Amino acid sequence: MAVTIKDIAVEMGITPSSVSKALNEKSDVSTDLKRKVRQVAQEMGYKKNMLAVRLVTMKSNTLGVFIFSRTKIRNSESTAYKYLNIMLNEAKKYGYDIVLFSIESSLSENKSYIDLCRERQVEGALFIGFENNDYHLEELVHSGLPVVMIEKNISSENTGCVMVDNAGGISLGMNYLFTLGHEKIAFIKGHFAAELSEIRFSQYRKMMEEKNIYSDRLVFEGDFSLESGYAVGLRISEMPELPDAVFASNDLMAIGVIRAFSEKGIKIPDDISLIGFDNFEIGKYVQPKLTTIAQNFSDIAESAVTMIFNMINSGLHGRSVLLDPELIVRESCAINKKYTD
Amino acid sequence: MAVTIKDIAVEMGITPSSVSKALNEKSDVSTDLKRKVRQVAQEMGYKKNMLAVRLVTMKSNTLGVFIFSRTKIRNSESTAYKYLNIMLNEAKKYGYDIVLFSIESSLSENKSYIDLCRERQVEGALFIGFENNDYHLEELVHSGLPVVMIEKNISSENTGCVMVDNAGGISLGMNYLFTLGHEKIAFIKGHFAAELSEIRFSQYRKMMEEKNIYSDRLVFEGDFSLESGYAVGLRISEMPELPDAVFASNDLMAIGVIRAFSEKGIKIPDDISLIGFDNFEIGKYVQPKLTTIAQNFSDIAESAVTMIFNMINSGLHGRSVLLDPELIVRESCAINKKYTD
DNA sequence: CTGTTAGCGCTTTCAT
DNA sequence: ATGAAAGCGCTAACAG
Repeated sequence: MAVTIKDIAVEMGITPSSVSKALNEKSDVSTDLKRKVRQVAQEMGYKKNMLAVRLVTMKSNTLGVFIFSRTKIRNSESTAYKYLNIMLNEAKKYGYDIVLFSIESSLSENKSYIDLCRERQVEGALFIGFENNDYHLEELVHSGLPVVMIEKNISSENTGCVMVDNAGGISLGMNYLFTLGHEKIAFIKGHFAAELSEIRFSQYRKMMEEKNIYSDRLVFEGDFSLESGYAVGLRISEMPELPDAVFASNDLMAIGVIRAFSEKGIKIPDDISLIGFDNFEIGKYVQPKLTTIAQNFSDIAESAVTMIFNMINSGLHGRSVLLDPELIVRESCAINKKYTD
Repeated sequence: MAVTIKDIAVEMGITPSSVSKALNEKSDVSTDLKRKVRQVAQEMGYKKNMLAVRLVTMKSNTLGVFIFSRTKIRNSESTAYKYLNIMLNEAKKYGYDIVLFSIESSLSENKSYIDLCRERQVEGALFIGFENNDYHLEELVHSGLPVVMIEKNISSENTGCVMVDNAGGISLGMNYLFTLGHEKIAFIKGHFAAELSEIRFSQYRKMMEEKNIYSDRLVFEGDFSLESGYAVGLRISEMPELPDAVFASNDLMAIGVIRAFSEKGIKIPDDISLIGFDNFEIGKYVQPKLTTIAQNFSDIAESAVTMIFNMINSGLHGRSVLLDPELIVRESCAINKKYTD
């Protein structure tokens, strides 16, 4: 049996409440008693039982974070950890614990996310990789529980969202490609279940349509994985006429394309330009170095945690914050040769 | 205020204890009452308060997982998530929650890991990326708390460990290299604070010494990062005479080497062979495809969770389990040309 | 300053 | 089959 404040109270011949007060540095207890209690507690190996504390104070000091590990959305596997790590450190600053929930499939879950939160008394929930068409969304929005999502735009009274300005990121890349003289720009979509796939694609489509150069035959389905990028790269390499450039929805797929083109003897950026999205570190090590759109994962996670604590403490309603992306020019894009002719 | 069993008891004109029993499907309560209670609970939006349950039952149903996010050990950032994800899903099968602790630096932490565990009443702790010289180790070993570590060989009454057979993995790679006729084999060490760095290096050294071909000038310091691999690659490229092969302690560093060699016009595997360790998916997409030693991250994490539940439930003492690595032959190694001459 | 009392929400003997 | 009572470990008024 673990030692309790009661144990140390009998040991010292005082009462549990005095021990509690002393240990909690309350002002209405003598410095001397505090010192003694601390010492005895130390000697007896006392450790506070947070379960009891949290029950009595009605405050769990806990955040729930949900990560969606469906293998389908491959990308999340790589990015979720970047977010998680920062969240953890931020939460620690506030003295909060993080309990992790992994969701394999929204359909197979009997427990709703809200139920999980309520049972654990979490004060707020962070979501990484929420899928389109997850029928639990409605429930979250009306739950009253502070919720902030990453990579899923949703704002209501109690829900907020933070992500990179995906449309802005695509604009950055597209304008750069246009400046280089590219017009036949292929696009590789991300996984259909991720909202940002649609956002990125829509912006691409809009910008192509504005120039009257949009064509369905330039868009390819991907799922954020290296493998899907590779598969698309192979298909592109077999097109009767190569596009001027390809915009991959993320770096991983772009790297798959590099592999495919390399096997087919297509030179990047001489024969075709390539741009990714995410700015994964690996992009600096592939050949050629990948030009990409950077999103700051740390900033996103940090903002998310800040937002949720604002909601918890100040009751602010959820907002939707978009962080600025940045164009990282490396070596995978070049001026369109047809243009210079 | 959330609805409690007391609320539903008054609502139904029965007592809290009956509600509790009904909700918990105890045998000494009528099927009819169970049905009714369930329905009322449902209607009133009752959610069990796990804090209270856990306090009264003296069972937290919680596992703690510690991840060490010191930026120094870059590799852990990439591998930790692979482990974490599996742990999460495994723990869920047992009905356990996972609370996450991130450790930035063992020195700056005032709270010991054990204190964190005791306070949260966790039933067992999983460690990912434990560093050498972490002075909390001793305390863990004598804590009596079930602990299992990944990537850190430690076994005592209450501590266990699971990792890939790192020495065996190095043997696999070295023998392969020897078979190919390589003798001047350079080695890039991993981060010094990771135990497996030492294990991998020792085995390399041992095998080189057995052939009397060990030389300090063939070993380079790395830290598991792409960047450090790149830096070492550059240094190797400037050696008066190129080694026959280089064995990088992990894939990330190997990829850094590929980049460096590519810049210096050194052809892999024609001019020099290269082998990594980990079998990251990216290895299939770099040029040339990376030959490597595979470790199964899922199996490791799964074994770790299984082990900790065995310790929790059956009081088994900690064991040290080593999983088999596998040689994955791709394209980065070739027969030594000097050998064929 | 220290002690007394009550109770957080739940489970669990033990009665009835 | 249901109820009464006690208590998990702790904090928080309120007294003294």
